[in-house]
Amino acid sequence: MKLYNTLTRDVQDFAPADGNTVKMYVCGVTPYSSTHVGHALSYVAFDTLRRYLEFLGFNVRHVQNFTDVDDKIINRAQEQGIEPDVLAEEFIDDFYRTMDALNIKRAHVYPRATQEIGPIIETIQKLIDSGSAYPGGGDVFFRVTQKDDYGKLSHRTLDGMQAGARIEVDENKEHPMDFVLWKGARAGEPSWESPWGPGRPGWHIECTAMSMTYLGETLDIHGGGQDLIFPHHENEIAQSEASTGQKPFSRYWVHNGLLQLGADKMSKSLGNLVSVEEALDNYSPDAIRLYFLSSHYRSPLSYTDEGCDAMERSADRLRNVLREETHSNGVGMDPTPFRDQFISGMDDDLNTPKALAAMFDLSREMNRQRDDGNSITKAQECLRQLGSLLGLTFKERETHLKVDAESYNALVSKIRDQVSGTDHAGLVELISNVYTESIKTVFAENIDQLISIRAECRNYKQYVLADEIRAWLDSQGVSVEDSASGSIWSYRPVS
RNA sequence: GGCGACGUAGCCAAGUGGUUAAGGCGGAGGUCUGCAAAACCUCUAUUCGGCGGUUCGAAUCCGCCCGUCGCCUCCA
Repeated sequence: MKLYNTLTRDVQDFAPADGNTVKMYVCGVTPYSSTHVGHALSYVAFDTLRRYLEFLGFNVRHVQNFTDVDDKIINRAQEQGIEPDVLAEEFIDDFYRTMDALNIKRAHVYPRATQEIGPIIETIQKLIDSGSAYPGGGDVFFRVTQKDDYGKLSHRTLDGMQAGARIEVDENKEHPMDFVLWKGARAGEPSWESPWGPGRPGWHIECTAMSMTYLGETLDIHGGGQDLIFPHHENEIAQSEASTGQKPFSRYWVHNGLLQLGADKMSKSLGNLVSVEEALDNYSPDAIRLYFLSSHYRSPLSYTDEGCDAMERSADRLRNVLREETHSNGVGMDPTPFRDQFISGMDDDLNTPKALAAMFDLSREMNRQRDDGNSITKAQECLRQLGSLLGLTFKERETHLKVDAESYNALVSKIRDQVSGTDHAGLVELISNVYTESIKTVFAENIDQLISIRAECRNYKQYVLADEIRAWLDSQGVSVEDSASGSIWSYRPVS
């Protein structure tokens, strides 16, 4: 497949260094707040990349870190009066729950900065020994001038960056762009012993130490959001290649475009975040994934409720074509041309909009073939497989019925009044089976019962009553679809 | 100020030199249905922000202009 490489700024044929195993390191989160939809976009993108590489036959080794010690965590923990590690643990749990809910495959290893202090210190020592880093005032800094290609990922030069730089002046730094590898301990902060005194790792260094520990000195793919290109990934390259002697730290750099909320970027400092939990309250995981995959992973995308609504409906379109079995023994439809289209899209730098178009084309053809009496069983299998490459489950939406019991009771009495005294024996019998007292909660069984009553109404051509039942169900968020084989209902939350 | 991305139908979004400009949502009409829904069919951009240029040929390449956004500071 072809993949865009931020380092070279072009699309290249992808192949792992050793022929089969793909070493993929994806930058994880700093766990100090709820997982938001921007995170979800990024990890859906890399999950999709991983699934596709596995489909191509590669053995993907996926490592993703937690930077579980950092100013933000420490500050937030202090505000809440709890220990930083307790806070981090809480949001790491939140992260796992969220990823699972979105059907994002778990990485093989999730190293945490605080559990890798040894390798971090070793890496820093190596950098000091080779002249790439120097201690100063309890901290240790990376010497950017030592790396003549510093800036190659973000395509900047030291001079260009200093022009508009908003960097704090630090007396201990030799060069304003030098960055901290080890932060000397301050009172009340977590710290570890080191050759330079007690302290904690700086940002960047944990990724170098952890990726090398779990994947070796050269990665095939290093991924993250575009906001990490500078300074995070630039600095990772600098320190990693300085420590290994210029071996390429990562052969491909893959970055996803950022999710925006309305007109603005969604970011922690702006505070305009939508948590994944909120999104999942209103939309199915499939709809959220489809929304992210409907635009190319490198393009920015605006998160809107309207967009999610539209994607929920398109998810329904896919679910519908998988819902019914084929009842015919006509010729089986061959899904191969659509599958080929899908794959050619995915091969082209993960062009998921193109792949999705192939899925929708396939669905339309399946519906046509089924209408013509042909079997679509094989095509349904194909659609499920293509969907699974995108992490789609095609599961029906969760049905947390929130039906008003009072209104239900009123409807039942009304039906009873209208039916009693008629000679529609079947109907009279059905309604007599309905619990006569008022109920407090409406369950799926109650809905099933109403559906049966409505079916009987239709048998007796009592369409007014049948339509009244359907209208009431609709008002409660329950959609009814009649077909030759009976009626099915589904719940869609009413807003 | 430096670096970069983008501007395609009512909305979202592929396409980046050459047959009728994908797909989704929405809308209009039709088929099916007791009526709906779902599904299917037809229609919904003679044109790709604007103006020039290169070319036999441009949404696609070049220049300028207008507009939107990102990074340069914590961020997926």
